[in-house]
Amino acid sequence: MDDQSDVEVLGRTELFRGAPLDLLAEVQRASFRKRFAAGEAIVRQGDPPATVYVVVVGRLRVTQTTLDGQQVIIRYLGPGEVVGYAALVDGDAHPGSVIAVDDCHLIGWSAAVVRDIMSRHSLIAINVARILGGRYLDMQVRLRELSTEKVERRIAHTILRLVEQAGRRTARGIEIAFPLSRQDLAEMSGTTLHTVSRTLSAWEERGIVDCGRRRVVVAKSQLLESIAEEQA
Amino acid sequence: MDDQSDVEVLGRTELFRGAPLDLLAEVQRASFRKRFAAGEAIVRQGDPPATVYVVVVGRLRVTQTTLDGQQVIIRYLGPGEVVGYAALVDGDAHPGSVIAVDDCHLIGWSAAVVRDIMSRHSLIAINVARILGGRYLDMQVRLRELSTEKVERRIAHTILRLVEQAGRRTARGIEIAFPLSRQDLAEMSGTTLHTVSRTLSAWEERGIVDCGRRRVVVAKSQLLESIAEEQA
DNA sequence: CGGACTTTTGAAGTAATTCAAGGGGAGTGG
DNA sequence: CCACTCCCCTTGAATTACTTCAAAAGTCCG
Repeated sequence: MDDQSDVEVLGRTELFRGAPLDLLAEVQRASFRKRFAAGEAIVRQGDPPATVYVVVVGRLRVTQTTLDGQQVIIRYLGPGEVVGYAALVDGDAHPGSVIAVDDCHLIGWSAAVVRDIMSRHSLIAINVARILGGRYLDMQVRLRELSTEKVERRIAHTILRLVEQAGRRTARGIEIAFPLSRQDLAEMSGTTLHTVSRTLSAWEERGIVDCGRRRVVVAKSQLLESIAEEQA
Repeated sequence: MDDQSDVEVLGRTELFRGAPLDLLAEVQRASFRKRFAAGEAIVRQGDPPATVYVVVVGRLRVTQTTLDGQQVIIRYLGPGEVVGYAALVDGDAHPGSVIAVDDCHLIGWSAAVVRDIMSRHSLIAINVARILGGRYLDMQVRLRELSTEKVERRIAHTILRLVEQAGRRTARGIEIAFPLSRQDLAEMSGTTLHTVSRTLSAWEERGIVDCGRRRVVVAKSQLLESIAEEQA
């Protein structure tokens, strides 16, 4: 809750990593805290980008919706990550929506403030470049998967990525640490919830995963990896 | 050929746009020119990124290849655009390969030089952020198309994007100004060359396009747009 | 003119979607 | 505490869009 701990938190975010203490303190003074309940929208697709956030606690889902209402999940965001990148590169509208999956705790700034800091401190601008380079790279990988792989492999890759990002050791295996429906998995893998459901059922029979309502636990990650890599 | 004209060219690239003349001159002094013939590789997937280029003349194709040899086209690059972004954000390997489609003329720097310039001039670092933000955004759109649209629409979108990027007015319509095979279109649209061929044949019958060996001319772009947008 | 790509087109096959219906958990309110 | 309702998930059957297989016809270049 106190300002000092915020400075520490900021120093560990992808946006302010490596910044000297006085800069972190300045950044902290210009910031505000904000909480969002599960299901609340932080950013709405098409809105002008006025605010930038970093995630302190919680998990967010970034989606893009088509004119006819179909959704695609662009990515999930967790602690330390930036929300609302469009404001950092003077985009004129948010390309997607951001929804809280959990109850979330964010730290925010007006876009102008962060842009001013970027132009006065190349380190921060470089951090932004690194962040966006990383996201671009992730998308290249997903695009390649979507273009070349059959659904089962794509679902496997999707789950392995989520495990990497938000896996939590439990007795039964590695659990994805936030609620995740079949529909969500479908929107990440480029398929339908029906196909995801069938695939998970088949895996469950082989003991590879252990699923429930909006819950996925990976019991045999090696087997899942081999599905993700298998040719054909 | 002379240094002065290079400075002007550099000032119009996405990387150095907005830089003051003295910086452009410094950048120019640290640069080297390089030509590549059509088909030559500028960057090979997996190589450590040691050099950054900007395109002066020509067109390049960025691809990613899977272990089993399937290719995906990530994007095309043209005049003013950056080649080898991984070197700008200290990636440890090029995520894709870059091949000259035309005969190309590039200006290059060692990665260390450009990174030094980025850290001394936040403007350049911000330009890099903007570039990568733009590419990230493009990928979001393509990912959404690939996940939600049927092939015909995807091919239409692909061609419209290419027209936007490299369209040239001709008597018969707008021509895509570089050689583009059915296979290339397939690798951009996430389908097979057979499906692309059939689709183009059908469009040719309706007078929408006029294609040849590695050549695509869009005669009725409005009709193509309506195909790209049609629901179903 | 030969030979290597590129493209076309038909036919068969299939992976995944769509359609359809029912079952089960979690939370709410009586 | 039980019943009700809303989601979310499952599973079968029918359909289809697209791929794969196969072969032949163009087209460009040396």
